[in-house]
Amino acid sequence: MNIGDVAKRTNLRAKTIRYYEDIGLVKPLRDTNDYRVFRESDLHKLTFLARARALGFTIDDCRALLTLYEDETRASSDVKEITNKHLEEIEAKIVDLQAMHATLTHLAKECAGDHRPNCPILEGLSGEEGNSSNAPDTK
Amino acid sequence: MNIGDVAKRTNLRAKTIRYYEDIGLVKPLRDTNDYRVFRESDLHKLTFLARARALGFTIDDCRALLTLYEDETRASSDVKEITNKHLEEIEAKIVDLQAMHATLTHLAKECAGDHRPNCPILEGLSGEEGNSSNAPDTK
DNA sequence: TGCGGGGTTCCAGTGAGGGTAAGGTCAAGG
DNA sequence: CCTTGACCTTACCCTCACTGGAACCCCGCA
Repeated sequence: MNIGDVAKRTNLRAKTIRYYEDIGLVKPLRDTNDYRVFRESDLHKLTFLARARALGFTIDDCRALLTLYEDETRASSDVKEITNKHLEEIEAKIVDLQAMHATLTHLAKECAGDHRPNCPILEGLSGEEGNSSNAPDTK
Repeated sequence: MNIGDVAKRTNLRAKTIRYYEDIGLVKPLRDTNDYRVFRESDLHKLTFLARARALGFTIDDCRALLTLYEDETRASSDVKEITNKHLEEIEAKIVDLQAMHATLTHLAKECAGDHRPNCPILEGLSGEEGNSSNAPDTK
């Protein structure tokens, strides 16, 4: 199978597949005209990679998972460890994003969003506390 | 003020501050010995940038926000628009991450995580449906 | 023979900096 | 006067996971 067909079947782009070959994740054969020739096993690997990437695993994780996938004597604990570490990172990211979201929502709620220049969002970003309308004068 | 002091005060690294100068976000003066000299106004800008970046705004957004910050005749609606767009992106990311989290949690829950090779996580990644223990035989 | 639609390699760029090298500058201490 | 150590400077490549483009080759079909 040529790279275009593989791309369609795996929902990866040809460019991405070439990149995966570059970094050693797949090793397709070559035809006499230098075209890459993908076997069923290559297709399986690429499908695996596409799913793992879609679940947010890094390429390094994918490489490790692929190795485990091909190792009949693997311990499932190794797979689970990678997965749990990844889950923790996902959780940390969600927490970060939720904190940003809360702060920004709060600031945006205070902002009139009209033609006037007064803007609590900018005040918040510049480090001012409270808002200018009801904070005690600093005089 | 020299770059080291600014770094301490803004919690940005010197390297980051130099980068911000490179891309035109701040324009510190230069001393006779070529050292950067930061004014109070530069410090304000960098503080603003640090906060905006911490809230996840892209550098491009930061540039726009900084321009609005310095424009006394700005409309707060412009600030709010940028903020709301950013909020939407944050929400989308959270949704994505939560979906990954749900899938991975489900797979990890099924995985024994012991010395045995059987692994529902790898099966899920390879595209197999259900699990091998209670799915109907494919024979 | 020409054309369209594959394929190939190689080079550069993305975002937002990080790492490191090689060197200039400055204040304090011996 | 000289050295030491902390600070500053520029300049270059590295990150991650690709993406885009240029320039070229190959294959089937009218």
